[in-house]
Amino acid sequence: MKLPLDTILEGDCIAHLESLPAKSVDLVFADPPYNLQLGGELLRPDNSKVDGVDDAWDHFDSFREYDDFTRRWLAAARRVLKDDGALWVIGSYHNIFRVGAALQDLGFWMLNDIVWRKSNPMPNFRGTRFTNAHETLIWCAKSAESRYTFNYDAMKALNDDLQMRSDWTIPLCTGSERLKGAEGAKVHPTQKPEMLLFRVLMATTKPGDVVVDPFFGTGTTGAVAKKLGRHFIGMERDPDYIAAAKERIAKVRPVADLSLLATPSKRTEPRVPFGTVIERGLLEPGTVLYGGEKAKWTAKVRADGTLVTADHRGSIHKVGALVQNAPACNGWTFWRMKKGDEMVPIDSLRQQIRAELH
Amino acid sequence: MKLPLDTILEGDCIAHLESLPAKSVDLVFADPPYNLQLGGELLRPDNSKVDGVDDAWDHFDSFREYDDFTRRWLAAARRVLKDDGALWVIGSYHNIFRVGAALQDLGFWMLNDIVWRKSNPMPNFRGTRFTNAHETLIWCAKSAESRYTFNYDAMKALNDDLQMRSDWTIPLCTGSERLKGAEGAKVHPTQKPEMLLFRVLMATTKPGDVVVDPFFGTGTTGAVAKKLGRHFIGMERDPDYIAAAKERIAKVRPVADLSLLATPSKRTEPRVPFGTVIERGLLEPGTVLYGGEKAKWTAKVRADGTLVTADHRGSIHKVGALVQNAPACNGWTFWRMKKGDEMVPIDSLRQQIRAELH
DNA sequence: TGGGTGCGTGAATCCGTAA
DNA sequence: CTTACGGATTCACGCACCC
Repeated sequence: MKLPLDTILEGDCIAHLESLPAKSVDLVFADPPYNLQLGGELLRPDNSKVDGVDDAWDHFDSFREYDDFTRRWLAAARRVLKDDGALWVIGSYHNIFRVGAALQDLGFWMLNDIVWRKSNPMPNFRGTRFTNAHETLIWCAKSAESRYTFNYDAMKALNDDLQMRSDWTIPLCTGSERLKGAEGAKVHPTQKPEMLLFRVLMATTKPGDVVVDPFFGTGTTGAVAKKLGRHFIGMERDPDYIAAAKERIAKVRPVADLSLLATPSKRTEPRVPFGTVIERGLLEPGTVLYGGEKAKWTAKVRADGTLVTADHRGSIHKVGALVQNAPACNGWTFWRMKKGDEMVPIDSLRQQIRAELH
Repeated sequence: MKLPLDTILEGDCIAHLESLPAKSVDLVFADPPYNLQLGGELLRPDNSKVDGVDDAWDHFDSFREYDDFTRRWLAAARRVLKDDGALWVIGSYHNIFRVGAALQDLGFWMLNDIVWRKSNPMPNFRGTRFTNAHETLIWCAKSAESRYTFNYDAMKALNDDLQMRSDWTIPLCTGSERLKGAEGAKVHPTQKPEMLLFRVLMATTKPGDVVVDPFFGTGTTGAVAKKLGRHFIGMERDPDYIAAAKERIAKVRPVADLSLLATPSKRTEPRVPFGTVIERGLLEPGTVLYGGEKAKWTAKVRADGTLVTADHRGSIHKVGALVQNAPACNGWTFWRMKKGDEMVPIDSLRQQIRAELH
């Protein structure tokens, strides 16, 4: 049987996977429903409404139901993979642990878990948790014996000649890349950035390989596959998504020169919050800092990285400005600490941390 | 029964957990073993860890054994947690997916998965995978109904007044912090950096809280707990680790001034009803308040602490929301009063009353 | 054309307490 | 148990618009 290359199969992915010949494809990339279990509506501080994912396809009645669904599509995906093939799944804390456990139970062999570190995530509007600023991908081979594809040198080249790490900083899919329908509404609630698929396909497929995406959505996998000279087979239930994906992929021109896809890092100096100095134990809470000529002002360091004086509390910059009655202040150079008989600016601690971050 | 505070219990953690009273502790921090080995023994990973696979390996049986172990200690930990308590687990892709699924099955409620992004990870020497540059922590409440502790303001302060994200860049435990034995050998193969525990305990416990660490190792949790004015209960099977931990913790000096440990938050400040402002005579009934840009709306203060406009009557919050046609409104910041030529938010009156309450 | 400002928005398990 | 209500809560970008 010939594979339906570079096409989108409409309908349930499990049936379609079962219709493909066994051991016939090189890679599976899957972005399954996350089972978010959202509550009511959520408002921003400005009272605007957050457009959450409330689509029916993301709703499951129980973990058991989600597990059943997961194991069924994973088993079907494993069957169509070549023995040396591999699979990627993306998810969030709502579902990724269940997916990961299922992978292991089915005999997949984990190679890496990858953190997609979002440079511009949505904040936590109620101040109830840490900002949920990442998603997790799992990369696994069909089995522990698979001789999987990993383009080590391409990854190193993409990363300024340093080994590519397991955490990838990539922006959300926004702006002109984001598919919009009538009245500017997003076509798909969870469209992934092409940069993410670039990296996945560049790292773990060869030109001409066949990539199956069982939850094709609006076709990011297909668009990037075409661009990179890989074949795709998409599976998707929603005809509207399929239509948008077809139109999108038709516009894609394969790139001749793959080196154009390198994304050199910005090489910006890492921001070091003053709190890190405390957390690292370079200053103890309670330490006294001195500011101004002849140590005119003093302040005490708190465990949360703020300073206190008799009258003020806040960041090193804010308190520095307040005691001087100045509009602004660079706390790193204003405040000094005792070091033996000397007074040393606390900026030396930031230098030390930056050195460790390299 | 009195809790064995600030001590280390030698032996298996499951037995010790079962010996503690139910619903008695505030937090569990766990760094469980994750290396699966034939023969049923669960060992910590060390530097000689082999990547290869034993062909006789039976995935399902081994995973099941690990799952059994995991569910037993998690269930025991859940029993000793207060209903509003929480639990942290740290792991890598070898085990964290199984742990995460078990957590959800046992009724824990996930709050965040946190990525410990290592600034100085060990490179992948063979160039076969992405550099494994992170570990994953899961923070979860005992149940979805738990009113868990999250010191939002302290986290924001630690991060230069930006919300703390779910990815934390922290160096490995090296240098003088790393416990060394005879001939400079590492005492423990996977000693965690104190900075990691600092953030965990600062974020999710209050001073005086009781923290249980069932896999205490060389006592990073205990050392940071003591420093931050929290109580710990450690559990550990290896007497050598216990000895090293005791020596280490004995040297730790707690932060003396408790006021340096807690970050004041608006949520914990005493509630001041607007009526108190009237009762105290800080505003006369009949005073006109102004809301919105350029004082778009006006309202009159009534003697009972409500406001009236032409169309509405109610609390400062309710009327503020009604005139704006908004779902909610903070009347303290929305409404302003005339003070000379200036317009001052009525929140200044609340500040005044709160100051007098001290 | 160019810089500055303002607005919209993204896979979100997003309140706590008293009556 | 539910209901009511006080009042606390946002970061990084892309784009439109304006002078």
